[in-house]
Amino acid sequence: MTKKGMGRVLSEQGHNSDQEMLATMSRHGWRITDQRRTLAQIFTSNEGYLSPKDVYDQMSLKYPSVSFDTVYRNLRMLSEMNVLEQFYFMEGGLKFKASCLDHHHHHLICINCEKTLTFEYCPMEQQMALPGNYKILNHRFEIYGLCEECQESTV
Amino acid sequence: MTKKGMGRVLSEQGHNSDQEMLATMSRHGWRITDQRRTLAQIFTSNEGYLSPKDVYDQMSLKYPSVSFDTVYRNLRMLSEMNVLEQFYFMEGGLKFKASCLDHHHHHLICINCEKTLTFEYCPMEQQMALPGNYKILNHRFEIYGLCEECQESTV
DNA sequence: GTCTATGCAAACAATTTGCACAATG
DNA sequence: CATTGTGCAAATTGTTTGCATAGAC
Repeated sequence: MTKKGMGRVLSEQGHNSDQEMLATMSRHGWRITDQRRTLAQIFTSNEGYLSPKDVYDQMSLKYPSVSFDTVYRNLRMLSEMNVLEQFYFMEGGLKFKASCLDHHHHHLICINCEKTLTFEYCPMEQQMALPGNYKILNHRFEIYGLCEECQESTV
Repeated sequence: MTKKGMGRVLSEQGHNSDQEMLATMSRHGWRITDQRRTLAQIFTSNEGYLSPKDVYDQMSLKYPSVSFDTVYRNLRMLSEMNVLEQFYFMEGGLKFKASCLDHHHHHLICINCEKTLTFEYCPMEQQMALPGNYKILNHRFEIYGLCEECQESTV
């Protein structure tokens, strides 16, 4: 029933596989088109964040006549059903990556190639004195750095 | 000379006062115009984030013929010299607030009115096991919630 | 066959740029 | 008075919408 099926194994970091993505689309009543199949592959085979333009470029390789609005439409749709997560880079604008649905965690992001690793530590588990009487709803914790490859190549 | 005279005191949370903002502009070689004076006041008298439109609206009150591009130019300029800090809200787009230059801290942000409180706890002080061999450069930790007033008014 | 997805063109929003005039230092 | 700031209009970029046709179920 659920996407977990019987003996299903999550890909290494708990990302959706492209099959899972397609299943999710289907479950939400969206049709599985060739473009969407390709879109799913693009995101499952990519560890980092992709801009709409990046996605468009990759799509164009297989579908030379693909249009920007289709890319935008699908990116928005996939974000709405939590298959993708959005992130706004101050320098690079809005980007997308496959979201990790199975557990709470935070990200270590390479500011050069944008490859993203997850880690389990969450600061909200600490007892910390917060000012004011806010009703806490959400939080965001990200660490930025240079991954091993980018450290070497940036010398 | 400065508005606080000799025994100058930083405003409660270490924000720049508008005088300090103007001094910074001056120090960077920018001229002090009436609009910029007003702009400084707008940001020092506001705890939350302001969109370019918000700023434009407030500026229009005093300078009915102010133009959007001047607002943008000045916002960009002030961000570049670290007088303002930018923040991209997923829902509301790019916004600005007076930056706190004197010490490291993080923010508790009301998602309704965007009033922002600072707190001292920093998760990077913890020993945490991070994956990969990233060279850590930066981090971001924000907590979102509803401030007391907004909890009441949102019932 | 019905209904959704796509591509095209056009609309729209946010931000930036070029230029002549106004204002600051 | 020399130079920077401003307002106006237009350009640019990123994203969304309307509509006819192609494609999925």
